[in-house]
Amino acid sequence: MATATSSPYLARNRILSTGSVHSDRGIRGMQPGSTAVTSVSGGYRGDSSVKMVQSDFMQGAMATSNGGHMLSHAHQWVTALPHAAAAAAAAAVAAAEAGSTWSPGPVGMTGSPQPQDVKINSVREDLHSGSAIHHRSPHLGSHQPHAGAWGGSSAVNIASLSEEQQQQQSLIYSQPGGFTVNGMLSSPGSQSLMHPGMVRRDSPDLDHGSHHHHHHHHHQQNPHHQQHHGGVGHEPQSDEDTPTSDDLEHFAKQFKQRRIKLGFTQADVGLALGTLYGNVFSQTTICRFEALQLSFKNMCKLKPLLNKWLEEADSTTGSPTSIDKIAAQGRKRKKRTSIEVSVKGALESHFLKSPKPAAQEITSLADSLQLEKEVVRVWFCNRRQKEKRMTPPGLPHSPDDEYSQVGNMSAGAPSPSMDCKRMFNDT
DNA sequence: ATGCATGAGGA
DNA sequence: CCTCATGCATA
Repeated sequence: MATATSSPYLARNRILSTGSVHSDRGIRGMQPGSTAVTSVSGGYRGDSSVKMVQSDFMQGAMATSNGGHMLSHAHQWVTALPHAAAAAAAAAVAAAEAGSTWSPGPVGMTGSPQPQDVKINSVREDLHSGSAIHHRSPHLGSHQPHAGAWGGSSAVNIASLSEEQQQQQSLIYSQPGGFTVNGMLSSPGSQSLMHPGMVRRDSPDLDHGSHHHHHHHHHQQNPHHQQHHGGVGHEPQSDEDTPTSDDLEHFAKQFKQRRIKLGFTQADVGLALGTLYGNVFSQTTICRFEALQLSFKNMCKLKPLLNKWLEEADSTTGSPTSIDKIAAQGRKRKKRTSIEVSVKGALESHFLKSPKPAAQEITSLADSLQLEKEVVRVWFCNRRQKEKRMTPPGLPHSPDDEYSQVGNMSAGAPSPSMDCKRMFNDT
């Protein structure tokens, strides 16, 4: 077989790239080697079933020296349901629209409710299920320098971090008007909600104030516009100006606690934000927000939204407002490639040497590691991104891990070993 | 909670 | 091609 590697990226991603697509290798579609496997997805939530699960059983043996690259024709794309979120999305959107909806800003939607890329009411059922939700408007702003990473407190930071920002999103979510329903609660299987009685907003105190959060090996970078008020030690800004990293950290903590107390999952919040303000977010994002694993700018953008939700949520002491669940993702997505640990190590090493390898460098690296070039490229992108997050790689999840490395790490190993401690569990 | 991925937007 | 915001799929 070895059918000419049906390179997935040719679809649209690579059409204008170097002409040397994957054809030069022929058998490059998926490497049977033990370097990486692309696990077959289990399918979707529960309503889809149109996935193309092929019998991927390679990588079992024939690690090397086999030559027999079998069934490499297996497309690594899971074709998901074409369209199904139509009604659901429409409902959610309709709600937002009815409530007040964010004003599209620049465009003068004088009757035609179809701003730039938002998909109000007229569901674009072709695809772009989730990505179409956010509406970013070009131009604008032009501040936010954000020089590099947030906390260079740890080791892995040897490169030149003098990037610049680009991209600016205008947070034009308008006020919720009179839409006071918090869309969430009582999801068929979600939390059985046990309203903790009432958590009045009169007691915003949770754990700070008495002892304040742990130390912080902090990272206070944001060199620009770190405008702080006249120095009077009173509570930080409401949500008008740019918060400091401390504010964000604090807020994130409180947010998480409140959320949990109220009995909501991260996913619930994400959905609620969509219903309330028109911006849906996934559990991932909420999680990352709470863990401060987003860029400073991104944190700032989300804070006001989450803050509003919080107010809404705890003021609604008992108002079962169920909503429809927006689900369904219809998108052909590449199956997640699992990179082997050893290979990850190799990638890490290279990253330390050159965080931004050139195209060719990537190519050769990919070749030696037996990975697709695209995979390697993306790996580096993600790696760089990770480097820029707020929470430094070795945040003290537990009070006893700062000196757990008794071995030798003179080799300069970054030891990104960070195990996650699940203090809470929501789902 | 995270790893790999998609895409918009900017050079 | 990169950065950045986000998220599906997973461990």
